[in-house]
Amino acid sequence: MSSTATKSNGRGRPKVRPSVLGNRKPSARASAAEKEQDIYDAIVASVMGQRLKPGTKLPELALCELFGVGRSLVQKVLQRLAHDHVVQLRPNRGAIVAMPSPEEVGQLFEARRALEASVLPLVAERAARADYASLRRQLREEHKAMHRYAQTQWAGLASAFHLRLGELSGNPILYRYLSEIISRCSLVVALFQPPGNATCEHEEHVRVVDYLEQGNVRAAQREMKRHLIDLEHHIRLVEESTDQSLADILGLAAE
Amino acid sequence: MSSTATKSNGRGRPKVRPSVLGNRKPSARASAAEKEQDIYDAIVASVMGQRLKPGTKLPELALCELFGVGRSLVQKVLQRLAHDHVVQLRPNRGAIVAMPSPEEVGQLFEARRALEASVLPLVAERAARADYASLRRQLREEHKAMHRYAQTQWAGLASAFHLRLGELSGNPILYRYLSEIISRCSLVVALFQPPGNATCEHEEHVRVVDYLEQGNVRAAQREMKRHLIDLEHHIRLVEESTDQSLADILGLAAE
DNA sequence: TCCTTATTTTTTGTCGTCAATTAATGACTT
DNA sequence: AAGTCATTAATTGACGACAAAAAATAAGGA
Repeated sequence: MSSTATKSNGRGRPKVRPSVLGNRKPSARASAAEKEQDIYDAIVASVMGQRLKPGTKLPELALCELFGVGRSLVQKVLQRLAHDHVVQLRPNRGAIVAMPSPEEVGQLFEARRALEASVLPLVAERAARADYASLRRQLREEHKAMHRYAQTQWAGLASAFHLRLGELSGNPILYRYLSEIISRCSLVVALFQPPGNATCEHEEHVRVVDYLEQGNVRAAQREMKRHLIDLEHHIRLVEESTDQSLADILGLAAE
Repeated sequence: MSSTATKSNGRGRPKVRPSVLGNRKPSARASAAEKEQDIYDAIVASVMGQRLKPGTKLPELALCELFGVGRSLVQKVLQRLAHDHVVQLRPNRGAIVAMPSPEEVGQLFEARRALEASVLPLVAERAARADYASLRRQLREEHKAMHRYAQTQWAGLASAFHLRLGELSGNPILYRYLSEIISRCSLVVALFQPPGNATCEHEEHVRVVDYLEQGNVRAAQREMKRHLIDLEHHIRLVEESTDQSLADILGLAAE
């Protein structure tokens, strides 16, 4: 018999109360809506920062204690996360961090190519000189930042250009769809991204703006499409090169 | 003093317990998930059938009694309806049936044109002979049904063609976005549709399929775009011709 | 030794209850 | 008489509680 276990009959599921997830103080008191957003942001940030790996379970009670809120708020957040494909929600089995299959990744990038191409004509139709100037300014900032920051924080900056294009389309609906897709792509990139490699997308971005400003929409679409295909290929390479981590992932999922 | 009101001091908000909404028996016992879907479908059907007019309030308690479920289920349904833009959810003020502004309608149709155009190349790339045959069969059915049924039930059939195209694209993500947009468009059509007018879209649909099967994607896109612009114009005309109903709508919203 | 089974804990799904905000009227004031 | 204020109902927001399903292990059998 072990020394510490006092007569534990040992039948049934073992109690795992230690709650390995670090205990975070409930921070400053905030309104419920803000708390909800905080929880959402915290989970998204953890997934993006690879501290929550795909397949990890997210029990409601743990999140409740961790953030000091009731289950209704946690459920609402999980619902939203599921809608944004950050987590997967299985009936009666709870939420786990999403792990998109290679097939889904393909569909994701295909949809992204289609959407971004559809957005460009609207941009060309509506953007003014000042908008192009602001785009180019943003591209310069992005280029400078790329060398300065770690790519973890830089991940968001890379998408900013694409998001800005969606914004310039002047159509909020297409913009929201594009935001959703870009977020999911960023998540995929984050999942397969070994630290310290990031493609420089600067030149391709500049070319897209050039074509747009010249009024050559067709060329801009071609350039954008090629750029996105490049990005996908890059992900695929990384994905293949790290298939031993796939075992890790499965191991962790089984945990 | 009135005869029935026994000493009602009459101060404060009057009690309006009669619950004017007809009481529906809780029907057959179903699993919770099915009940949720039932509630969702019932509300969508009521909105589509113009029995729930824009601006109508949807109190949670009323829905609870009406369907015999707790508030959590109703809240989940309202959340979903809000996400699908069937209802509008205002903080602390409950849900009302959505009433899209003319501007939103414009953005909606613009987004739809963009999406449907993006889908066509994928369809042309992937559809096989059998798919085109099935499309044409569906078009014939649609044409026959158009003369037989009332347009209320026919509203769903009209969208079926477009949905099928989205399905044939082979991309579930684009298909879901297209479904969302088409649903919202159908809702707009339902809102502004006086009984007994429906455009015959048959010929235009056939032309799109013709072009697609010939491999002339560009022409198919042009045809589709024109078809959708026609549809939007038709809505606009109806909308203008019924602006006295706008007063009705506002009156009802103030109720 | 491996597979099946029984039991216990965990975890989710749903409901009812309480506090807080909003809406709607009558009463009061100018 | 019209506008403002106070009082009351209605309604949402959030929490905790109970029941049901799933998960995880030890015990028992082939």
